[in-house]
Amino acid sequence: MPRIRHTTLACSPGCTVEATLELFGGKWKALILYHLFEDGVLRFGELRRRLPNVTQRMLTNQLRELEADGLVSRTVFPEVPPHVEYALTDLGKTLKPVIQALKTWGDRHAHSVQRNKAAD
Amino acid sequence: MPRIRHTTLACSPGCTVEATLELFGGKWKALILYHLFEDGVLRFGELRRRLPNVTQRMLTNQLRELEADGLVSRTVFPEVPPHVEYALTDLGKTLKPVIQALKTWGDRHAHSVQRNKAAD
DNA sequence: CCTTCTAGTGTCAGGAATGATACCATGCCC
DNA sequence: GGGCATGGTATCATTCCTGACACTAGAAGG
Repeated sequence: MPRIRHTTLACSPGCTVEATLELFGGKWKALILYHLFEDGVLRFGELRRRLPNVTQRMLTNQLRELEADGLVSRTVFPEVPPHVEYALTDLGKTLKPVIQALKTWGDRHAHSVQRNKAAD
Repeated sequence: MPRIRHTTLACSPGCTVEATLELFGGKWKALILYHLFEDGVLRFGELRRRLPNVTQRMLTNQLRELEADGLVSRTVFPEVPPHVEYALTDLGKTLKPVIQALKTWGDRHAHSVQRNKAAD
């Protein structure tokens, strides 16, 4: 997913669909957002534990992109060892119904897709 | 987006979110689905005209994947010149609220993201 | 002095995703 | 015979994504 593609919105009428998708179409972004919806505030290490298989570098990357898009806030506590907290911004919170729609659909229809794949 | 990643659903609780996203996270899939929701049935060439910048190869690829996932049906009319129609399957139609949620969010919040990007 | 903890960063490499281009069949029209 | 139309394929090149791995700071604990 994800991948950053168009930079302009001046294309076809459904373009905002793509634009929205680019915000959390990255490999782990939807999952990051999902966990932030669930838990509210999470430290870097906590996120990492919730996303098995994600590398440190990828998690950092994705979080930075989410931050750049204004969906997630990053709060650094000047302590040692480091302490950084991630949370949804107000804008990020507005994505809740979208993520929820994705999850609802997945919970209800994932099995249908599994079946289709198996038919190959 | 598009990229196929996990094959198993036996991961974190929010995994169905990712699974759903993989279905239409491909570069043009959401847009394809969007236009099929709008217009019902579309021929290959009509789709191509609605998606400026998409190459023939990409469009074919994405359509084949959507078909393999059971979201889109492909009907070939044995004529010359060729005539192929694409439409949503019943499963594909159930994605409507999801795509709608993406579009609604985009229409409402795209400008906020534009502003954030500009701040770079 | 050595290790541990957290939250990173830098570099490199492999592979997948995407794009450009050229090509195909075939029936119709001139 | 030549060109057009439609819905593709095949091949190649490139760009982008992602992962593996190593490395850092700085305080605390032994």
